[in-house]
Amino acid sequence: MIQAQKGTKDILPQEIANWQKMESAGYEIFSKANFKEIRTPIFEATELFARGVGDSTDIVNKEMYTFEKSERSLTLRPENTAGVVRAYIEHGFHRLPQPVKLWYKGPMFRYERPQAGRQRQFHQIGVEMFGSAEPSADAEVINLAVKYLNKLGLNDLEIEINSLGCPECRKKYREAIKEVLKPHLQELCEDCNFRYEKNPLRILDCKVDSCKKIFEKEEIQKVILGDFICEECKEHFEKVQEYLRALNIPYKRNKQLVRGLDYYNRTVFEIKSNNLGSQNAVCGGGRYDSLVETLGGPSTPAVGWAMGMERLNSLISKTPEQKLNAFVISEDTTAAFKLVEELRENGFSAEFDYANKKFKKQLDKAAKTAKYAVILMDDEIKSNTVTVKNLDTSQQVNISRTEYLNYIKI
RNA sequence: GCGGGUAUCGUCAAGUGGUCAAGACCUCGGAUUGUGGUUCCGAUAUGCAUGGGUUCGAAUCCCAUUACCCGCCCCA
Repeated sequence: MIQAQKGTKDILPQEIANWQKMESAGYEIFSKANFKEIRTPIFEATELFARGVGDSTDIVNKEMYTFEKSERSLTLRPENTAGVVRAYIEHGFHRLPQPVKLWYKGPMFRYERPQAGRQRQFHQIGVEMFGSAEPSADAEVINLAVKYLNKLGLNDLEIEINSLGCPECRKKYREAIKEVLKPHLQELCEDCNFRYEKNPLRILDCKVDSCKKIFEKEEIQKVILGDFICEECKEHFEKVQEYLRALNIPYKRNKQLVRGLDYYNRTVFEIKSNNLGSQNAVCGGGRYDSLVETLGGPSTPAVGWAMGMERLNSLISKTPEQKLNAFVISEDTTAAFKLVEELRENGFSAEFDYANKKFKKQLDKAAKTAKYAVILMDDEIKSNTVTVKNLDTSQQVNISRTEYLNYIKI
């Protein structure tokens, strides 16, 4: 038997309602804020992700689905910010009135060991806002994330934010960290030594106990907790927080939050839930003011986030399956077919028994699947009527073919 | 890449070396030729992830493989 591949899943009819809910809630919330949906291809040039996501990241280094076709190196998208930025540049969106506000949803691919809340093909929904460097833009996208989650009935979430500063002040921070960690290099794990050269900030994210212990040292804590960011960045960050407070969005400052993608600067944030197991982040994002330029476009500030829809799905309550409005019971297949069509054309969902089974079987099926049974047997056909039976109350009425539709209520 | 766990019908499962592999749900058929969802009867794994081995005898013991789940790493 051929099975679905490791880390992939079928989304079955009985669980599709939640997915439709996640999609329509996104459409509703983002449209109100004038964010437009964009759909970009599922594969892109490998180089887009190498340059966009960053070659110090695990995503690019070991998790990409890359293949060759006609001497081109292509990669299944591991995330969608790079793709959206590519589209923004390619279609000259920088000449549109700014800011340009976009949202997307769709499958992403990362070659990792699957576990709870993590698959190889998974889905993200996200927003990207281009062309505004204002702190109100940061607050707007965080606000949208919160409103979106609220719309799905999620209210008790932990929002963590931090500022990584701009390239200039981050440089200073990076140097300070390298300086203070230098004496401990030997004690740090292999990954940390790799990060030390490539991306020192990520060292603080290390989960290895022996590394964590080193970070607790006083002189290192002083660097971590010290205000390394410049006045401008600090002011930006203050403003973001001011707006969040004004919107009554509760948040926590987490100075060790750095995020795993290279393109972030200034504001970064994550939204977590305790009900997710060890993969507890449902949303992650931040500002990426240099990415558009890195990928060959004009210098354009931007900010955005992405949510993992599988994780989201495990947090929202199951939506019960909808019953059909009507089930037509008849021994005359042609007559049943025509009546079903009449019902459907008048806005009802309707079905009949294709196999023309016995009356009893048909009623049985009707009771299981529909709210009303519409009976059209010989007697009804002769008198040009139908019998409409409410399957919840068992009440039924024989009524003319011109009026029966009024008796069926959705 | 590293570590732990699990594999018996569509689903949930019982079974721990000795005739036919429990049971429940679902599905299908019948009791009931025009009145259901609660009743009763019946059907449904020559098969226990796959391949070897031990044994008179294996779903049960051993070995290998595969798949899935969980954790680390990383991320949404």
